[in-house]
Amino acid sequence: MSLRHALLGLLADQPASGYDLLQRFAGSLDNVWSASQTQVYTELTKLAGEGLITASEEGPRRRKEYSITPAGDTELRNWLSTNESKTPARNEMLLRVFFLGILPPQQALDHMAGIRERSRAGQDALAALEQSTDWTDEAFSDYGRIALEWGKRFQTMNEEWAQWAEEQIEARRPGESRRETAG
Amino acid sequence: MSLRHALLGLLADQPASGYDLLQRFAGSLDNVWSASQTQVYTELTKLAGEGLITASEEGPRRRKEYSITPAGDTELRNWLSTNESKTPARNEMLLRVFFLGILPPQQALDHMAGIRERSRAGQDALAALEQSTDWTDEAFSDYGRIALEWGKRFQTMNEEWAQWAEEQIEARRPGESRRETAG
DNA sequence: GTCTTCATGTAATTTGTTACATGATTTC
DNA sequence: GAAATCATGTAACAAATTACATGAAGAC
Repeated sequence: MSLRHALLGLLADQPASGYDLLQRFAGSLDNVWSASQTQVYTELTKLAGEGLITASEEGPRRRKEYSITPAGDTELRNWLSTNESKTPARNEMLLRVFFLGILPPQQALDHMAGIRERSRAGQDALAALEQSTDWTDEAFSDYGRIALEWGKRFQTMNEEWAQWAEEQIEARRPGESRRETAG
Repeated sequence: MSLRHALLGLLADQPASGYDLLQRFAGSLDNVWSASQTQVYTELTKLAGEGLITASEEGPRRRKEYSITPAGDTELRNWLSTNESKTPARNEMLLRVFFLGILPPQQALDHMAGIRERSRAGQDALAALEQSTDWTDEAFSDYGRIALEWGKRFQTMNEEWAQWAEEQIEARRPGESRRETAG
């Protein structure tokens, strides 16, 4: 049920159409909370039905602009003040690692190497995002930076952990020649 | 669709009943992939229907024991060999942080402090889990440790990041007296 | 006048949550 | 014999994904 809060949060900054909001979800927000086109439009309809946002008359291309209502603002602040919630843990990457013992050590090593490389690529992607973002006039600038910093630290942590895991697997493996040193 | 792979992974180690598997999900696996009772039983029925696992006759308390089939094993290995998937990012903690600019700085600071404290508590919980786990005879021992290490690093990263964020918010805040030094 | 972008929806299906229901066996 | 644990399910609902559908306005 956080999609609605993401929408309320964006609308708290300024009124926007479903299409506008989708750009945000397709852009930087995608790293934090992703949502599909269908989801955004249906949730906006629901929110309007509950009086948390209001829709303007249809404009040019049937465009409707939504604004947050006082009720919506209350709901948003209430959510923001909430203690962190019971989001169930579901980490597919970790789940795979958990079962990696099923594969032979070399395949497990390859798997971890893949994770390490993707973490590296993730760092590059975030660095590029940082570069391309206009931090000057954005309303979410300060906290956007803080969220971005989380992503960078997360990816760094992942890369280092994968590296460490590879060393662990190597160390535990029967002492034959390793792939990169093998003839 | 990873629940099925979690179940196949557990059954690859040894046959088990739905009830048995639920203990795993309620225990350490809950940090990696959580699942409810209803979900486990319905997914087992589906998996059996698709021939990826087989059920034994009903035992003592209507107990059924499931075993993985060759088809299920193939499916599991296939999933393990897959490049990391397109799991959409949905991080409610980060989403809240992203919108924290809506609240006055002091409330934002309190929020970050809460995250920091919960990360600390998370580290303690994982340390306790590590202590209470029997690492000697478990089939998933090596990779369970690696997964646990991820959790520890993740929580540490979170704590440090929250600390850093608090400093950022402090620094940007109008230079009045701070709460802890005030009055 | 065609292509792209803007703009919004519906329908079917899958996945996950919450609530409810039931009964057998063991332990004390 | 009462309580705890073992053991499995159904039904209703909410959230998310995938596929499909349509049409207006602007760019070239």
